[in-house]
Amino acid sequence: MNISMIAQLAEVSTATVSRYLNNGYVSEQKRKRIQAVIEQTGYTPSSSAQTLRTGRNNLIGVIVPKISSESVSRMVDGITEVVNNAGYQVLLANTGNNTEREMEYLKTFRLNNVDGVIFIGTLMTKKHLALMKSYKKPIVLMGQQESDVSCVYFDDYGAAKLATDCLVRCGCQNIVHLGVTLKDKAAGRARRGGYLDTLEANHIAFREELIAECAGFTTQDGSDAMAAFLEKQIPFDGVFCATDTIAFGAIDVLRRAGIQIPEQVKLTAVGNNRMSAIYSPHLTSVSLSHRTGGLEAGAILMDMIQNDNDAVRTAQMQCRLYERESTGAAE
Amino acid sequence: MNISMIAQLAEVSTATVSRYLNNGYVSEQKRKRIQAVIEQTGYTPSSSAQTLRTGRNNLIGVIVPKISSESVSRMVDGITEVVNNAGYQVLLANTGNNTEREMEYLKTFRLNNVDGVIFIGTLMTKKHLALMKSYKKPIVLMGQQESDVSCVYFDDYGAAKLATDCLVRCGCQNIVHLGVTLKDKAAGRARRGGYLDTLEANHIAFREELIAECAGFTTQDGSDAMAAFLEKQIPFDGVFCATDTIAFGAIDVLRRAGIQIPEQVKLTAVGNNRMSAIYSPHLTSVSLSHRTGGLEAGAILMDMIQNDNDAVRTAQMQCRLYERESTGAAE
DNA sequence: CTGTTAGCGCCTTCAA
DNA sequence: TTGAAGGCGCTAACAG
Repeated sequence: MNISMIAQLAEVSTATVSRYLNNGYVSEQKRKRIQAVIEQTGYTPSSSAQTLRTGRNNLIGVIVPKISSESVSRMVDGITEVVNNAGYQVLLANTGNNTEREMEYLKTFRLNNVDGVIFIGTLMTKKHLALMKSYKKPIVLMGQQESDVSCVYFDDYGAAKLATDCLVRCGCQNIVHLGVTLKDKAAGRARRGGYLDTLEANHIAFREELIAECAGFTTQDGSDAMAAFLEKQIPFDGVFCATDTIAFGAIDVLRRAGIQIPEQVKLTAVGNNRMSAIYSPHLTSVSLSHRTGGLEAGAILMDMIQNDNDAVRTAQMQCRLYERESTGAAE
Repeated sequence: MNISMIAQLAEVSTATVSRYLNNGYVSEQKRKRIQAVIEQTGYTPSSSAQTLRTGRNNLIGVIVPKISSESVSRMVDGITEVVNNAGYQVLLANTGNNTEREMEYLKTFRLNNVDGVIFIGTLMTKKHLALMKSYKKPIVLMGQQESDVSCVYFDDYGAAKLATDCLVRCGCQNIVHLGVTLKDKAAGRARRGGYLDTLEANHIAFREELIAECAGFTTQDGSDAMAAFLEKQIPFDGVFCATDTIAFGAIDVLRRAGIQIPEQVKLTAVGNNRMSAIYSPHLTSVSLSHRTGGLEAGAILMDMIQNDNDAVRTAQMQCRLYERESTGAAE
């Protein structure tokens, strides 16, 4: 079932059918005939032929480190919404946090199919940047901030400030930071920066020994880091965790150690996962607006594609503090 | 940069280049020449042209109700792993729990692009089934069990039995069931069936008033249902929740009502989310093996596609009970 | 407003 | 083992 069959049945030329399908520069009479035939036959134009002919695929590639992460899946949720509404489909590449695979997909997508790419980044290497900058198709980076590339990023620094400041306001003076690798500029470096600057702004001396680096982003990593810190027997009255997930692990360890939250130790984090509002204790956390970021990234990419707009654009999402039980807030 | 440029540069015909790219029925000498040219130019064949010509896309469609759900994103994680390893890409359709959109994507995918489809189902209507059975491309249904369609489903009934039985073993006699709509045959009907049959097997009389139906699958729905039940002032000593997410909502309400878990009320659920093992109390839950299900569905689909195997195949995933604090287990 | 026509890039017989 | 040639289904000039 192809366009010439339709043309034959409707007794018009293929060009007219094509016009019907696209511009719509067709007389009312023939329009009706074509419409009837298409409905009867259930014809759909072959997208591969369309692509071959026009060079457009109505396809965008989305590269993610791990689709089963809550923040990532929320971003993808936002992306799909915008992009589908614009008539585009999403090609999903799940790299499993493997940097080489990221590069691979970036290349696979490049000359190949897609009209544009959204890349949800974690650790950005020089190779990544070089590849992105030399990209021929529109590309939007999410979650990391880099120059010369359109990006939608989250206010990691501001979020960390809010979370740390909340602890300070609650009277904490010895605030532990459970962070992640500084190679991750967003979740690692920027959040640590917010922590440090807030201490300084409040005239609290920074103490190296209060910083613990988690091996990764899982609850287990949070538990391990918290447990290791407890062994050092350093007194503390507050914990600022780089992510909610890490916080859940840390809380579990504190609970088992018989340390009361928020009575003895107060705790904040960044992410505002679904669980935060119902975890016990309800977790004070800063929302980064992941889904909104996905909407924004999708919108920027659509603009780049549909309007041939190759200007570099950036958008920073707003963050918001939700104070809950873990800092003694009445909800 | 296309195949004829390569052919020209390598001083062979396009047919030879094509053979090089596919079968490989090429003399050593020319093979080397072609290889050199391709490496220099960084040429990649146009997948749309290939598709147009061969009818193959190396693309599979995955239709999901909500990508940001933990169980769904885990299944997708499994699917992408298998399918990518087989050289296929995943086209993701996120329907936002909208049945009409599901049908729409099913149709969009049908004649169009993809070589096969994996459909993660919730509420299956007759229309869905009719469409799936008349599908021309290989299709695998996940999460629901239907005849005449290949499906990978979870042992919802067995999981509910394990979870309910665990409560009975712990001495519960008045077990509340926080369930979901029976229209969902898996999470609704099958889990309720497991609950009922376990009561019967243990000679515990079924009481209608102990069943509460949640409006949906969110923690809020769990909270609401639990709160509504508490208002009825019916004594109870156990709660079996259809999902972990619902359980988290329920626990939150119980906690606020000053009801101790597991001392006064014991609680189990199905799903074994990441959070279950660290929620407070650690939640006794049954794992359904979502990610493994994704691997399995991907493998079945690949077999159907690559070997033209159109036999209907089904696979049931195994479930496993994890006993934790919420039923008083020592971990 | 409509039809004719020439490819988009590739694969695959067919003949050599 | 190779090359010539036709066509997959569609769109976009171009001419009417």
